[in-house]
Amino acid sequence: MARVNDEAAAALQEYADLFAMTGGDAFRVRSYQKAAKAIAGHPEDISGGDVRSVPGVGEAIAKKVEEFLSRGSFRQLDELRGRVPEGVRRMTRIPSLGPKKAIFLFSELGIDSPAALREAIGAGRLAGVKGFGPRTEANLLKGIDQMEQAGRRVHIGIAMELAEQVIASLSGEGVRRIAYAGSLRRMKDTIGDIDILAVAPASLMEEFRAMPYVAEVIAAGEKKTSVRTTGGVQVDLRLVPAESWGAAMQYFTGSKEHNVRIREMAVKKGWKLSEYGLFEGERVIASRTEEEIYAALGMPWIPPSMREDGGEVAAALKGGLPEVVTLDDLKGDLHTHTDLTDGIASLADMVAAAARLGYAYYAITDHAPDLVMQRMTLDKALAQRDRVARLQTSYPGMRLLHGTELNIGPDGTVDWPVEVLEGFDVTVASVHSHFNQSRAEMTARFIAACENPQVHIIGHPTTRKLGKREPVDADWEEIFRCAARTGTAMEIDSYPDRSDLPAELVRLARHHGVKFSIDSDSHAIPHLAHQRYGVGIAQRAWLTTDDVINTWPLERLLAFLGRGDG
DNA sequence: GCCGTTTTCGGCCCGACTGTTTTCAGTCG
Repeated sequence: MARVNDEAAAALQEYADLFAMTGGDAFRVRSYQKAAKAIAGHPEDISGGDVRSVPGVGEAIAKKVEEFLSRGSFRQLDELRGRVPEGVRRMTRIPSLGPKKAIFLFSELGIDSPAALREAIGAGRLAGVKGFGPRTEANLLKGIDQMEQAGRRVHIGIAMELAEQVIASLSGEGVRRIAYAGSLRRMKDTIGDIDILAVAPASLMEEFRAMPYVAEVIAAGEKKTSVRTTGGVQVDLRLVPAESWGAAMQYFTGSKEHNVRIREMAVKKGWKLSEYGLFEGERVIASRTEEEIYAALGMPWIPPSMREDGGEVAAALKGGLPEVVTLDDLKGDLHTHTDLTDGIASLADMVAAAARLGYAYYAITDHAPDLVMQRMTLDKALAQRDRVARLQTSYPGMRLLHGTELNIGPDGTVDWPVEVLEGFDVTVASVHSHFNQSRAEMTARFIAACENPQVHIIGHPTTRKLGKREPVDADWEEIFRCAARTGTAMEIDSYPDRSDLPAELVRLARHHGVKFSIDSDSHAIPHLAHQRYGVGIAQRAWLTTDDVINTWPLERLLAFLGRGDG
């Protein structure tokens, strides 16, 4: 993955934030943000080529990026970091608190962190301050709580890329096995810390501690080393004996509840299960592979994503473990964007990248006009449809679907009249505004959208953004019953900071007979690869290919969409 | 700071909501 790109983009984004806070010109702020987004979404590694070739990067930003690549920062960034404390920047992550208010609180009242802000509110120091009434105070307190509750957990996209980076950095001579375990292997949507197991010489620990991504060594023992990375995430590296690899992977993958269930079974047979193996007294029954351990206990191997003590052990014992959907099962992606709206890659480039994934079909679903900032018009959509049709001739093996991502208005209606909507091959309808409606209003809104025969898929249904925005409040049971009745699919949005629907709601929806679409919601070429996270959610909810419309052959999909002419 | 079928300057995705205000600034998508 494009780690260097992400790091450079993060530095530019931070610079944009600092520049905005220190009163910098708003258009220049946008230039930095735009460049950051473009670099993060650029398919090629910027350290290999000329960063000026990235759209939105000109002379000045290229210089900054080049300096960043050579020494991990750039002069202007250092300077602004010196002027704005880190805690003040963190304050802007509090919902409803932007750069203006944060810098005001800092410069006028000396408030320099979310904790200091909470204290100031508690002490009544904001009373009577212009622009900060009682409601604002209450919202800020709520926002701080929300932020602290998210704690140091990160979403799976960050954790996975970090784990892969760590593993790549340690996979040298003498390392016989190395893999991540824990909640990351179980594909949870948020991760507290990363567990990595290795069969390797003891010297690996030393190498690990010396890695550039290590900010602090928390513990350094013979078998386990814990560090905090520069990104703030804790990573534990454990050395395990080669003959215990399977047992260690099983033990450290968890979940705790799943392992308790498994160990109980071992105890009932008079055995003992630990991270070193399954034992009868001193005799090893199984330890080298997870498969052997599960087999000894009378079960097939259980996919890590199902190990939550949610009935998987009983199902496995009965031989009734469902065959959950895998990444290879996906035949297409039904929610993606291009630079016609807020994507950064062209239609041709996105389609070419999709074709490389071997998809049988691929939908382009740019935003619709009610999201005004996207500047979509009917003319633009129809012109895009022509371009899609022309492009189709170059991809005989992959059916291009011209779709759109509609906006579900406060009353449940969507953009464009029926005759326009009928012209799309597929529609995804999503909530992008009015997140604070009452539960009853929100429920009615979704139900109206599901009952609209022109709506095929409800996009990122809860609209949550992990660590940033709470899910909307709605009666999901009611909505799922409706969606099952109307044949409206619920999306599993694979974009890792959304991970939406979450697995618990997918389970509930499945119980009511709802179908799903696992979509990347890509805004750039690298995002297409996020589908693995959506598949993880689907597995955690025990979905099979029958539940997921974009694992189906084209004909069956088109019939589901009511576009069944082939 | 970037960009150019308005081309080297003058534009730059726009509108709604919130909480405060008494006419609007800040934040968000």
